[in-house]
Amino acid sequence: MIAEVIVDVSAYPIDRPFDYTVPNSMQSVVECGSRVKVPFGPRKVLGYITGLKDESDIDERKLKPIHELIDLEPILSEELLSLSKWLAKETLSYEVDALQVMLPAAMRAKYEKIVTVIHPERIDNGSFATFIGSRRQIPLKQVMDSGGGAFASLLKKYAAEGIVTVDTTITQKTKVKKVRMITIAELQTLEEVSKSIHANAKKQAELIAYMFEHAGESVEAAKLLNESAVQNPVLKALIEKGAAVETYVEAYREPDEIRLKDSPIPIELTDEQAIALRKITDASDEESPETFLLHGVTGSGKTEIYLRAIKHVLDKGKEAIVLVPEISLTPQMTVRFKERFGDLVAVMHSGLSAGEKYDEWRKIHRGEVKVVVGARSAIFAPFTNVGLIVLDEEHESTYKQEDTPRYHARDVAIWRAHYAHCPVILGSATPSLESYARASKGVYTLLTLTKRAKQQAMPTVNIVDMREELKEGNRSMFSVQLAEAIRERLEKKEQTVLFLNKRGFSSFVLCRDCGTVVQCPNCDISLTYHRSNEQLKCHYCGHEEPVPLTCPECNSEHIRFFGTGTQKAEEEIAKLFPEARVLRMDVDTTRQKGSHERLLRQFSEGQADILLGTQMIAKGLDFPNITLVGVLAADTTLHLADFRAAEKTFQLMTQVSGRAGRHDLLGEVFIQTYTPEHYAIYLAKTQQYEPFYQLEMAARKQYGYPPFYYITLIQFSHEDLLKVADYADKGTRFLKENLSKETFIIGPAAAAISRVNNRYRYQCLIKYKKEPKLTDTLQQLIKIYRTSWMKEGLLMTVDVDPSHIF
DNA sequence: AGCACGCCGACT
DNA sequence: GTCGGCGTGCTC
Repeated sequence: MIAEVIVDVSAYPIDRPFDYTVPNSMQSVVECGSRVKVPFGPRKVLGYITGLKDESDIDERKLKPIHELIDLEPILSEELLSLSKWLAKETLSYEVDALQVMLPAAMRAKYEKIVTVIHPERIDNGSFATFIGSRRQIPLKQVMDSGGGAFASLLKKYAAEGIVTVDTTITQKTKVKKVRMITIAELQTLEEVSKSIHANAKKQAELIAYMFEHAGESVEAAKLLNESAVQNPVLKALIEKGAAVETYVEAYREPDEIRLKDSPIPIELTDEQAIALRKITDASDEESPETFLLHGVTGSGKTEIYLRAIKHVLDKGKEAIVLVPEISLTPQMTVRFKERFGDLVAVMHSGLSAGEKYDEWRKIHRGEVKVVVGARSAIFAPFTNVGLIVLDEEHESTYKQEDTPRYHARDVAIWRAHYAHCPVILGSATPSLESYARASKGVYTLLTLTKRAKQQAMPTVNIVDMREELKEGNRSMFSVQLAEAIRERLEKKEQTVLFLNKRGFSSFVLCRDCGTVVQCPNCDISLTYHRSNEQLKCHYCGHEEPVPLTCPECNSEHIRFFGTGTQKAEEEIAKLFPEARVLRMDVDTTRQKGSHERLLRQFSEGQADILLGTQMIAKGLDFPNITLVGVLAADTTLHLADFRAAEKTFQLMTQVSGRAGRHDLLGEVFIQTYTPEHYAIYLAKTQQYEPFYQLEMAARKQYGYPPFYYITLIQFSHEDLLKVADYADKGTRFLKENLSKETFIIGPAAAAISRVNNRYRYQCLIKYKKEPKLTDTLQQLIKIYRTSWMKEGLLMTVDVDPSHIF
């Protein structure tokens, strides 16, 4: 028997299956989708079996046997194997990368070099012999790091003489957690052991006394040691004497339990909800792979529809996958799922450790859970009988992975739905233009919820023209109206959320004498001032430097900070409302694990009056006492050099506004802007999606962007400006020569931020309606890149359907 | 990618 | 003379 194996080597000529013979001992157990250890050239690597056959095209004598079978049960199903093939083709990535992205990081191979001492007696006395001592296996790294480098040459000599060997071991990154269990013997045995205990062994006597009380029971070792108050060696001694038996059993790491709180009992569905649910369950019953776009305003009860649709498929013995943008931000969401489905739910999010993720994955793989709620990668959940897939907040760009394989979870969801013959629900209050356009064309089925489920009124949205404020002489970042509204909430003990899409203190530092703006030495971008540690930071490469006292160009002392970030806003609030308690939430205050949850909990418990934050507070907040939302500068996202800028702004405004007055209290929203006439801003006032959609579609049509054209972005970067321009030009010319006349090829042009981390960046954009030669041409371009340009220090990336283009 | 093989300069 | 630099080529 011959196995086709994809090996764990990401390199151009290796990106295809290699044939191996299957040793007799493995014949009955090998299966597609299992991992194996195989010899590959002079070393051993991890591989994935993707096919089994009787004959190979390669000369049988050249074939090597599989060295070891790692999984007795396949870890990838037929479905996931064929999905990986499709994924690699669609995203133009290596097949191994497509396979590995489906598995928890813990299951990837860890290669470690180990020095094995074969003839310790032949090692000369000296520091090396002392270092080795009685050890026979030492990690190579340890040998190299010790002895001040002198061991390296010795090692080489001994290896040449065959006294030691250096081999690479392959282990999984994280192991299955094992818990040590102690099974205590029966009374009779204990009696006997008890007699043999020496009178001096007081601790052993104590332990045996404890054991008498628990004869025949199985206890966790940690618990036993704790309760009997003895040390491990004492236990060891008694085990030796036969008073107990120790075993290791597999266990799961339990992530911190989410505190369940009382939630309203599921209420009656509104008519709209009932109709939408009915259409979904019908599709499920007909096993139709229909994609639904569930368009519902904030608070219209989309989650309740998900829950009931999931219940429907669970009752039929099927499974459900629920994707949410970034789960740590929406503990309320997970709580609802746990309440409804209890232990049948696995949760996968970035807050879990590698081991915890691995455990959740195993629960799914073994069929112990039926629902998975998770971020993007949960779309690869190893279920075998998927009955429903939900993408909540469908428009979120986090569903697109930013590195290889650059897949979009929505596309994978639709692929799996076709494979499993089950429906997909894309839910959003502000659908992406692509999805809404597909729904309008009938590709997706549109389900609309126009009313809020609990009949709350929508918040009043006020647009504040900051140009007028400036004319009136108000140079602060708070308009008179917003300041007044904040003061009112402080008096009424209600909470305020302030949104500012810029972290740090000020966006740039400018010399008023010569006009110099302090730039990052590695990137083509101005540095941001962070007051907390008096540093200038680059938000692209992480460069930090102290704040200059004088202008670095002309030595003038007239340097000033311009623009406003969250840190400065925090200070201004303190000045304006000294009595207010403020919580700031941005990348800088939430870097620590769990700080997200902590800050949100503090706010929900009323420990602060104002929550000030960036992007990250736009989602998921749902606290009854928030009655005011202020957007300090709505324009920041609007002027990005990206065709989705208006869409992003509208979505953000709508989302942020939705934070106000979700419960009994009436909400009020203030959006401060310098461009109140822009449709993305003024339409956010009435929160009407349809008119926005129409205007934005007209703009997309005019400029030839999605959903009218598909786009693919090719980015080039190199340390040398001339070289990158040259390669970008070559690449673009290649595309022009090979793609059809109807396809537009824009560029090459310098990227919006033309240098990051000392690398110059160029890009080229392909726009097309129909381009049968696209995949082929891109494959060829990638081949040229990987076989020649890459060696010259060029980095090239191809992103089909990019989420942004700067 | 990683590793071996192979062919030329600076040291004991 | 050997040690070691990294160019070239292969991996079932």
